[in-house]
Amino acid sequence: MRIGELSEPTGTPRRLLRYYEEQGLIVAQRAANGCREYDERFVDRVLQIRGLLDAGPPTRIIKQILPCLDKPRVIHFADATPEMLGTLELERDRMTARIECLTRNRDAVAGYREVVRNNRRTEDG
Amino acid sequence: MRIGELSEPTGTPRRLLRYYEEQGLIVAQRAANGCREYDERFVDRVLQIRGLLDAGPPTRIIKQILPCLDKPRVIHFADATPEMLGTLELERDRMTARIECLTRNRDAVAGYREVVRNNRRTEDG
DNA sequence: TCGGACCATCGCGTCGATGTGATGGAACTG
DNA sequence: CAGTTCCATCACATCGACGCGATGGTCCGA
Repeated sequence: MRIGELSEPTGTPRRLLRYYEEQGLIVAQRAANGCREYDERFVDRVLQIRGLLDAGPPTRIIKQILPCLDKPRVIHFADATPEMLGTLELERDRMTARIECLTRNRDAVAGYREVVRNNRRTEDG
Repeated sequence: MRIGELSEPTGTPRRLLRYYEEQGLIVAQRAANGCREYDERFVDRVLQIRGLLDAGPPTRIIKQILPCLDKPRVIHFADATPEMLGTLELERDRMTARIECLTRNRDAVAGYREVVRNNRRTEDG
C-alpha cells in the first residue's frame, strides 16, 4: 500500500505518517519511483503509535519501546544492557503510574456522571 | 502557603502554578500584598493535574472534570445538562481507551524486559 | 498530449505546555 | 539603610505534535 492507503484506514494524515518516519517510529520501503510502500502490518503499528502518543509518551520513548511490541516476540540482543533494562523498567513504571492516575480519575468521572444522571431522572425529569 | 511552598512539595515550577491558574484549573486566594495564598488541599490538586496532563487530557478537559473529583462529592446542578452528561461520557470513554492502550503496551514492555533479563542471566552471566 | 490524482520534499505556521529572563514591589534582617 | 529573598506581572523563547501550502515529479486515462 502507498501512503494514502495507509492514511485512510488509520485516520492519520499523510503529513503525520512522514513525521513518524522522520522520528524513526516506522520505516517504509521505497518503490522505484520514490513512493513509500507499506504492508498491512503498518495499520496496527500506526494505530498503536497514535494511541500511545495520545496517552503520554513522546515519540522518543515510543521509538524505544516499539521493538518490545512485536509478535511473535523478537529479542534484540543489543537490548541486554543494564541501561536498556533500566530504561524499560522506568518506562514500565511511568506507564503504570499513568494507568493508575487515569483509572482513579475515570472512575471518579464515571461515578459523578451516574449521580448527576440519577438526580436528573428523579428530580424534575 | 505561598507559591514557593506549594511549588516545593509538588515539584512544580512556580511558572506552571501560575499557568494552571490562568487556565482556570486552580483558584488561589490573594493576601493583602498580592501574594497567592494556598491551603494544603492544593498539593493533591496540583499533583492530580500534573498526573492527568502527563497522561493525555489537555488543560481544557481537565478543567471540566476536576469538579467531579472532589471528596466529599459535591454535585454542581448546572452539570445536569445533556451536554455535560455527554461530555462526561466522552471523556470517560477516552480515558478508558488510554488505559487499555497503556495497559497493553506496558504489559508488553514488562514481558519483553523479563525475557531479556532472563536471557542475560542464563546466557553469559 | 493534457489534465487530474497521487506522490515527493521543504519550509513556515500553529497550539499547548513549558523555560527563562527582565523589571519591580513587599518583607525580613544585618 | 542596604541586601537578600520572596513575590508579582509580562514578554519572549523553546519544544513536540501537527496543519498547510508551494513546488515539482510520476502515472494513468480521456
